[in-house]
Amino acid sequence: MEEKLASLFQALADPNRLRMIELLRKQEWTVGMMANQLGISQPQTSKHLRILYDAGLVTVTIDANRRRYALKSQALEPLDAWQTYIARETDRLNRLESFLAESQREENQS
Amino acid sequence: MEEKLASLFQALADPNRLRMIELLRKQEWTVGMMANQLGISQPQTSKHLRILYDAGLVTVTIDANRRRYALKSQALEPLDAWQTYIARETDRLNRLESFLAESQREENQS
DNA sequence: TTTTTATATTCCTGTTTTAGAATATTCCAC
DNA sequence: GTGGAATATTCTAAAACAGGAATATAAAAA
Repeated sequence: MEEKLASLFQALADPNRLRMIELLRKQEWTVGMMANQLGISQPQTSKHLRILYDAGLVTVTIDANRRRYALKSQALEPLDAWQTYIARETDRLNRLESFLAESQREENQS
Repeated sequence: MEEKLASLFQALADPNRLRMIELLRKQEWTVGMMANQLGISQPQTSKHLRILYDAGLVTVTIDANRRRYALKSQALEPLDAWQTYIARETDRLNRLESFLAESQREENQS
């Protein structure tokens, strides 16, 4: 169950791959363009893109000699849903705690 | 710059740690309680909690013999901000693409 | 058809990560 | 103080991972 989400996080747990995603945010990129832009080797770029692809984060369009990579932003949705799920209850608890601490303080004053 | 975010993702890139965070969503837990609940060893539990602690995701309260761990949900905020940042422009692009595809289709029909 | 360009894959090596086992530390109960 | 409970740390072996170099593949250009 959490395995799926963990592997999504795993795919994102690398600075080069995060930079790639930021580049892909605005437009499609070929492997060579990205390698050049990021200052890393072509094989490294291909390998990282492969990891993003396996995680379902990018799509690839074969265009003759080249591959155009594009971001699949819906792939980030589970991440958002999880974060919301976690934060909701926790924030409630934190507000409760603050409230109790405040009550305690007032009680001590009186 | 992306290093910080990458290491946050790294901390989340493990099923056991995700389960821990889900448990912490509702209440504080001691190490032993968590180990028991998750069916993993005490040392493993301590080590994973250490990783979450180093990532700033949990707080620890020393309580005599025990440590009570609690979630710091604000620590997930950078993740949310990033996701929003990435998705915003990309969705705009996707809508643009859909629009262009649609126009193309209409053009072909006429 | 030979050469060049773009990309992917494989192989190797050093590093990181994980789990288990053993050990250390600290506090509590007696 | 001795023994036991709760937790953290260290050590070790196995698996996963990142980067570099070399190679493979397929399409384009000449």
